[in-house]
Parts: sequence; structure tokens; C-alpha cells
Amino acid sequence: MISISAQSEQLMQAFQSGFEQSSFSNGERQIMLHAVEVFSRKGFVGTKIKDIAQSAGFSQGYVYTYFKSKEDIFTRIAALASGGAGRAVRYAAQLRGTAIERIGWLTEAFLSPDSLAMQHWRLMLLLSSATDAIPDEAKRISKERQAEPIEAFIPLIIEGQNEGDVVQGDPLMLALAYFSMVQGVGLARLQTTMPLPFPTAEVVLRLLRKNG
Amino acid sequence: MISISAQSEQLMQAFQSGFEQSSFSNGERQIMLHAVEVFSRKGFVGTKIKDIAQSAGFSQGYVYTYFKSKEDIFTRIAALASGGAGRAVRYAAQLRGTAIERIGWLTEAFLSPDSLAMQHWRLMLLLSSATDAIPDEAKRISKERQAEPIEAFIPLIIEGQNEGDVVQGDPLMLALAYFSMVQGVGLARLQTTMPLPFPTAEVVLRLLRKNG
DNA sequence: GTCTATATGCTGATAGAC
DNA sequence: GTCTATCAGCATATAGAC
Repeated sequence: MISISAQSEQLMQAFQSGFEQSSFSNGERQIMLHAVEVFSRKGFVGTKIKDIAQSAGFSQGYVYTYFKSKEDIFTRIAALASGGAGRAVRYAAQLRGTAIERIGWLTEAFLSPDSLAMQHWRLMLLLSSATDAIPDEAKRISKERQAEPIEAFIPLIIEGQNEGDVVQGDPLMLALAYFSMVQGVGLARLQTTMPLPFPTAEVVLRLLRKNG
Repeated sequence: MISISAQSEQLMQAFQSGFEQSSFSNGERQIMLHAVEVFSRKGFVGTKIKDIAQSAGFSQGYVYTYFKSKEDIFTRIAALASGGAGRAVRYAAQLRGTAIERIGWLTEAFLSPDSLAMQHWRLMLLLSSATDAIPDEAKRISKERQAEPIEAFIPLIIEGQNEGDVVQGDPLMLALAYFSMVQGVGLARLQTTMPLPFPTAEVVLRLLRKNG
């Protein structure tokens, strides 16, 4: 049984999109922070500049002091968010421990019901659905970074196979299975408000574990 | 190894949302069919009535002959689409075969790269993201039917456990794990255009199979 | 730094012609 | 059955006041 550890907490920080820490001016960060929340509830087209401004406590026109357009806000958010998963995998890869342990910590971070982790999945969803209605630039960036987590995960799988903890098989296919599952759990969590016995990290690891 | 069978093909028909077969008048069906496609690309707010009309080869105003509003179109689509997964599970449950066999056929139908199956996942995605921007009635209906596939799947799991093919454990948790995974693969497929070794039914079944 | 006012364009929905 | 014309409302982005 894997328990929430110091490693997992550090990992979650890497996972999260990092709007807070970024080097923005005050108004800029304030607007970004609220824009993330509104966009993830209403989508790109459904979000009106007025919604973001009101949420952040500014007037509608003030938003244009910091951002050129609605597309601009969205694209900057997409750029920050789409780096999260890859960052988390790279962070996990360089922790000390066996490969399967590190994969376990990573999985806990991904599946955390923490609100910032959930926000990540909401944003990923946004970037995957209604793709003809989101800015091209945002799409480009998110597509560009899409392979990052998978590529960084493959060495971990190979290590795990060499250590005898991970099943044999094409590492790329195993990585895709892993991320499909993790993403699916993230999505499932978003779809319901009821407290249900969602798959734990241990269950997800059954996909990879030898003698699962 | 499970191969595409007569069972799987029948199953896919149950899975698919059934806009074609439904008892609509000609213009009505024509519009619905195109509306599904446009909505799934542009989302609810991003889709303009003109887009649907043009796609179906009608004038903008003509759409209102059959549909009261944009919400009306979307809600009717949501109603048809949100029944698909439950229908497929119920169909699978009453096939002849061991539980794990029937689950295998079902999984093949869910993971089929068939365009109508993909459309199902695109619509599910639409109903799960930007939820503050889709009609309340559509949300209500889709939420109402959300539990159907899981409820219908649980007896299959229990059967499989009794037959010794499925791992022990809370059947609800196993069902949630299964649907998370299936959904995750559907989503992963939508996210990329490249031909990648996406998890097959056999890989998904590792989550459930005893001595996987 | 922050707000108000406004121009400009688009969209949903209706009415009515053919 | 199908289209054209049109209205009323709203949203983005800008200009300029304080």
C-alpha cells in the first residue's frame, strides 16, 4: 500500500499549473486566476469578458489593460496548464526509489481529489472538446506538449520492467494505457458530485504491475 | 485473444446513439444529424444555428420549423446520446457466453475506432465539459442516465467473480475503474490524430482479470 | 490604474412572402 | 415546405475621462 508521502506533495506542486507562482503583475495574475475558473466552467465561447472581470472584481474594459483579447487570455492559460503533466512525470522520474514506487507517487498526485489537480483535468478537457471553437494558438501549444508526459514516462516503465515489477510489453503502449486510465479517472471524478469508490492509485497500477 | 465477432457488431449498434434510425421526419433527421456533427466540433455556445443550417443545406430560419430553439436541438441530441452506453451494457449482459467473454465483446465495442463510436465519446465529452454553458435540461438527462451503464455492469462483474475469471473486490469500484479506463481511452483517441498503439480490449481487461 | 461610454458586428428567434 | 427580411439584444474591443 502506498501512502501520501512527502514525495507526493512535492509532486503535486509540479503537477499543478502554476498560475499563482508565475511572475505576473497583480492585476494580471488576479485576472488569470479568475479566468481559469470561469473558462473551465463555461468554455471558451461561453465565457464573456464581463464574467471574468466581474469574478476578478474589475470592470469589463479593464481586462484589456493586460490582455489583448479573449483569445490571448485563453492561450496563456493553455500554455501554463499544458505543461503540468509533463512536469510532474519528470519530477517523479528523478526521485529516489524503485520505478514502481515513483510511478505510485506520481499516480497519487494525478488522482488526488485536490481542487488544483481537478482544475488541471478540467482544463485538459476544455482543450480536448469543442476543438473548433478554441483559439488555434492554444490548440497548437497544447498539442505540442501532449507527448511530453508519455515520453518522460517510458523510461520509468523500462526501468520497472528491468526491476521485474512491471509487466513485459511495448513501453509506449503501456504508457498510453496508463495515461488513458489516469485521464479517465480524472474525467469520471469531474462527472459526478457523489462520493463514489473511484479507482485508487493501487487499482490503476494493476495495469502495469507484474502478477497484478 | 478476443476477435471482432458477430456479437461485437450487434453490440456496437446498441452502443451508437441512433440518430439515423429514430422516427423523425426527413428535414428533422437531416438537421439532427448535422447538428450532432457541428455541436461536437464547436460545442454548444460555439455552434451557431447558421452553422447547422448550412451544414444540412437549409436556410438559417428553416431550422426553427422543426426546433423551438438551439437548446431544444442540443437537448434532444443529449437525450439520444446519453442512452448509448447503458444500452450497450444491457445488450452485452444478455448475450450467451461467460461473463468475461461478454465483457470482452462490450469492451471491443466501446474501444472501436469506428466513427460512430468516436462520436459517442465526443458527445460525452461535450456533456462533461463547460457544464455551465450547456442547457440545464440536457445536463439533467445526461446525469440521470449516467449511472445506467455502471448499474448494468455490476451483475456482470459479480458473475465473473463467481466464475473465477474476475478479481475479487468491490464490484462497484471495479465497474468504476473499468468505465474510467474505457472513457479515458476514448478521450485519448480523440486527442490525437497520429496512429498510436492505444490500449486494446485485452489491456483494459487486465484491470478486471484474475491473475491478469 | 481603473472606469464609463460607445461603435461595430453578430446571433437567436420571429414574421411573413412565395 | 422553404426562404428572406428583420428586430432586439448582447459581446468584443477601443477611446478617452478621472
